[in-house]
Amino acid sequence: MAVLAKVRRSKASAAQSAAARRSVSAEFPLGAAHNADIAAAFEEIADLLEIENANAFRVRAYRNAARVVGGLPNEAAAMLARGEDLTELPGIGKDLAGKIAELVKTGGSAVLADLHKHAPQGLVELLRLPGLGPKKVKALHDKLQIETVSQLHRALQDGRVRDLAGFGAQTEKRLLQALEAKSASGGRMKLAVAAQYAEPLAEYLRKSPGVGQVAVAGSYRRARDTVGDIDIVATAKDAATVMERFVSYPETARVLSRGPTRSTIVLRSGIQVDLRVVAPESYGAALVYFTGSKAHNIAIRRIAQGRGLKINEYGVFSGKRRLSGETEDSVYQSIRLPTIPPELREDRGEIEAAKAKSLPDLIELKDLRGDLHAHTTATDGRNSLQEMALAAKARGYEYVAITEHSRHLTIAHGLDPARLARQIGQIDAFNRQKRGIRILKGIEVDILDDGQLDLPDTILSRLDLVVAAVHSKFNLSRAQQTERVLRGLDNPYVTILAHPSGRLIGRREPYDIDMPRLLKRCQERGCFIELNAHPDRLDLLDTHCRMAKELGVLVSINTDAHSTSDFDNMRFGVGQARRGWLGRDDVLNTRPLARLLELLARARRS
DNA sequence: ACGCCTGTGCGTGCCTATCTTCTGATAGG
Repeated sequence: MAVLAKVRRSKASAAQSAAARRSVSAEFPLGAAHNADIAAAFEEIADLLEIENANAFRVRAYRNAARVVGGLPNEAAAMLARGEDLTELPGIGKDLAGKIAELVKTGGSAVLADLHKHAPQGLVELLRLPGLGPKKVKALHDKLQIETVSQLHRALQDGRVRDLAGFGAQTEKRLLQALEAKSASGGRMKLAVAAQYAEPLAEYLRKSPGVGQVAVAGSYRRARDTVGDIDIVATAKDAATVMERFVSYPETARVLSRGPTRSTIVLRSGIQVDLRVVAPESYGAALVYFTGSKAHNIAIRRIAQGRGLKINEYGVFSGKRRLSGETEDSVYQSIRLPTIPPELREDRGEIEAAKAKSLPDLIELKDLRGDLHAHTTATDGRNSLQEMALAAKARGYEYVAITEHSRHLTIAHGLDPARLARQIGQIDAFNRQKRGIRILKGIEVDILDDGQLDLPDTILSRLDLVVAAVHSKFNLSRAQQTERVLRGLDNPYVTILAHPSGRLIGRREPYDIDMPRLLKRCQERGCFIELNAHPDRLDLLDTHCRMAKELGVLVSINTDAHSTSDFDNMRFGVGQARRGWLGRDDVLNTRPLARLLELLARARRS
């Protein structure tokens, strides 16, 4: 909790009087850099410094700062505007705070511009190639004047690279392969896509003779919204058999490396998979190690150091003596910490919370009692009202809200007041049959360009809940977009703000909007915010979940189901909610029906 | 570059496997 605690403290002291003097609006200066922009700039500076062989600690300071700023629950720009002191953040001193201010003010950085004079931007892209680190990139640049990926490609084909000191025929071959693979795949995949590849592969390995445990670890296990590569941990008395089976997986395109305990393959789809095989007594330690995150691993290893112990992927050691390692619990126990759930292992305060015995009791799939966002064949869904309701019941739910699109979304055949009135009648009729599930009457109403809702209050007033959403004009300026949605929230019938950033992972960037301000308005207004569980969206971000929790704004985890099978996406939403530190009480749709109806009614009244 | 402690300096995130090439670079969490 270190980061948040510090932010809160500074808010309470210095910033409070500043905020009182300032008008509440314009929290985020127009054109300012977002946290992600700042983090990217710091990463680039670190990369270039590393190529220039700068002081390693300086490089680390930039990387650290990138991680801290990237994980902030508030925009650094807004914090500055409120007069907060950024040097209170861990790892941010006078210098880096100045550079953040510079990035916020000018959108650029003098240090970065200066570095580009000697080391052009293309070098950073070279660094991303597997097999190329700072030393080799520098050699390519110094000796062959290579600055871009295409120049490297040409040099490789001309055979100029293999003669450099430190390079050889093997390196040449691997780099050429890496360049091909780069155009083929590249980037991170959505969590749900990773699941499609990881689970069958894990199942395949479980059939290996003599294999014990098999688990998918890495960012997949931490439930990140996207996954870079797939990491698998297995136990076996005889690792060689499992390794052999792994590299001969039918979907294997290439074997990148193969050792007695670790191998890496690339699948035909371009996805990289690492397998680590250890003895059964090391399973827990290997799982901790391979689950990460790296920052979390370093943090717990430091704690061990402080106690004169050593943690590696084989166990926790005192000298040569192994104290633990068979289970994850035993590893954490050895350093006197409760087991930290994988979704929290990002070194974003979970270690401090564990020490203070204040880890959150995270929400689980079974805690959910309903889904508050679903569609039927009346608009763009694929199943009928009754099919959707019964499918929800089959998931053990007490209630499901049917929330069709409104008329403005013509492509989805959105409802006008007359058609919505007809559906209200159908739902009432269904509910009278007492089928063991309650359908809530709702709508996913468009927030129009000017902030008005797409349907009149006369019909909205007849519903149990109103989910409001943006489906058009994604490119408004930050100020306009924020204003538009705030105006939408002013309508007294709105109960939930749906997929609040509008992003589609890998396809559409989030629209530019002041999320902290939206959350604050939800708090004042007594309404709720959605965490859309669709694997293409996963929208609310984990950092914003955490902020909602701090503000006491309940989050509704909804699948936005367009078919009965879509209800299964709930697990992805729960994963993201857990990454956002949410417990059962922080989530709206864990409430039993009667309590939920009270909350919905209160949100409308206020 | 941070951060602590001091007094303008100094120490400073963990630990291991694999490959390629020759002692270390890169990658992995």
